[in-house]
Amino acid sequence: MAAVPPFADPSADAAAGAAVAFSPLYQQIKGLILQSLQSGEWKPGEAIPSEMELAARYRVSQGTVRKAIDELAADHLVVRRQGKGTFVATHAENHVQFRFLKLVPDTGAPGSEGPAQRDIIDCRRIRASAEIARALSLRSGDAVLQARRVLSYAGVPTIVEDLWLPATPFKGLTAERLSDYHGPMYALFETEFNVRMVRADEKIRAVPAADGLDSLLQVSAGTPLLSVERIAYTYQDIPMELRRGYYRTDTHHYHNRLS
Amino acid sequence: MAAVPPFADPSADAAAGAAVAFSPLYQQIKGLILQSLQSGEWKPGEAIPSEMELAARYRVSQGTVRKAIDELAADHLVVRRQGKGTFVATHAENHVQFRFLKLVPDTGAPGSEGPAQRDIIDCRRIRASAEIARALSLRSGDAVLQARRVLSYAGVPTIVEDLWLPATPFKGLTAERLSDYHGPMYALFETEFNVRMVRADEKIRAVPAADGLDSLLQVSAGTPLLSVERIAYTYQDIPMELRRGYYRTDTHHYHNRLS
DNA sequence: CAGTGGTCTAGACCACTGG
DNA sequence: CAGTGGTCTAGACCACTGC
Repeated sequence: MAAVPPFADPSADAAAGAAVAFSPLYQQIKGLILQSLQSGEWKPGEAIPSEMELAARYRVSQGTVRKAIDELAADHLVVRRQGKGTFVATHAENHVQFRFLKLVPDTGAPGSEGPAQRDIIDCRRIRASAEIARALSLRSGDAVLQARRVLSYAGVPTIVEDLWLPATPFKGLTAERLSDYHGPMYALFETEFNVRMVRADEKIRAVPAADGLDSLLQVSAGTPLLSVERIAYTYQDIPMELRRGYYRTDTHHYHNRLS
Repeated sequence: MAAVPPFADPSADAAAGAAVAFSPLYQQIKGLILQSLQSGEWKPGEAIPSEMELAARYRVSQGTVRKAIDELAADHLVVRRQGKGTFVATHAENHVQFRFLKLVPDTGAPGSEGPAQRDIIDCRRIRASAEIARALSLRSGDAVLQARRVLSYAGVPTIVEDLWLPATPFKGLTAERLSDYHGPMYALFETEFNVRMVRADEKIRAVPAADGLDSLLQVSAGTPLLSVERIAYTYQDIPMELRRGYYRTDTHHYHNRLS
């Protein structure tokens, strides 16, 4: 790998007098490491090369690599462990799950009820509606996988989730695969389909229980439920999942920290 | 200010064989800067001394001060502006408000509807119930200020908020002061009472509109509303506000980013 | 132009992990 | 013990702001 000049290529400057985008070296190194992460050169859970090795590879100082990795760690794309190395982040870790599941019991710590019981109700291949296509950056009519599942805590059905995935990257996903896998769904996506969810946006509303939701969640029709619509993104802000969750909030609540 | 040794005082080690807590120099510097922020040596909106000045004051290198300030900036306690200096963060800035108000219109950018209309319904001094006392780390019966307000967007009442504040630090707060002030409430707290909110925890539930909420929000009784219970903290994780909000989510939603 | 924060480097040393 | 990440320093230079 050749050395990267600390300044962006001025030839990219189109209009006369336009400001040349200044890109620090460590940002460029971050981009290069990001590429290797996306390409799968290093897989989730594995160690990436040491700071010294990367510094040699990119012909920069260790401090510059360090700052690049600092940012990747802040983005949760990578995890540092002193004395051991730097590892590609994975959803197959207990504490990571609660970054994406914010419903916690009113009493007791998150996850204190033990693992949820997961029941896959349905999983089928359909054609994307205009709305779903828009959310997933597809075209109407493109094939998508649709699934529904129920999460129960201590035997009480608490969450119903419908989710839609683009069919191409998730080719081969079935209700059986989902049911047989014990662990976070996003961990399965990593190992089986090489899709790593990096961030997500959620829109939260209060809605009355309708349709079949009341019976699935064992509440009376019209009971207020938390509606949580999520779009999850993989690298480069590519949307890879649309999820609509309905949460009972009589014994649980959605916890959020503002800072 | 004397130089701080890079290691914690071993005499603090009580039990034989107990691990001595290791505290990096930059963390200690961060703590010292934090003290100055709390004490009001530098006020919200003002510049703190330059990195070089702080390095001289604490007898450490600029790089160490830099790392300390980096963390303070990441915590949003301080804002860096290249070429100008480092400034104490304040809630009297537009983009900061949306860190603490996550209800956004379904269409259009956050705040695109213009500023909300704020109506103070009530503000009185009461004695803390056991529940409120617990949330604010007070004792039952301690004096607290209770207020209720309605926020309307485009003339539509959308949020009802009840809030409780410890009476001592907020001595002198009245409905008039709240009504007359145009700007974020937390900005008023900063300038008038020297209380700066640093972070908050929110518990979100779906509840039916009850009591007087239905009429205040102009919805029919039983309509699902988002219940948002917030405890806001000032420096050192001291709780300074309990707030219960009820949000209409027919044209707005609570937005959250998971990363 | 001086002063600020931002980047990059090189080197020394410390803390932690595992063989 | 060697190898990893973590801290600290000193110095050079760059980018941005305002006078």
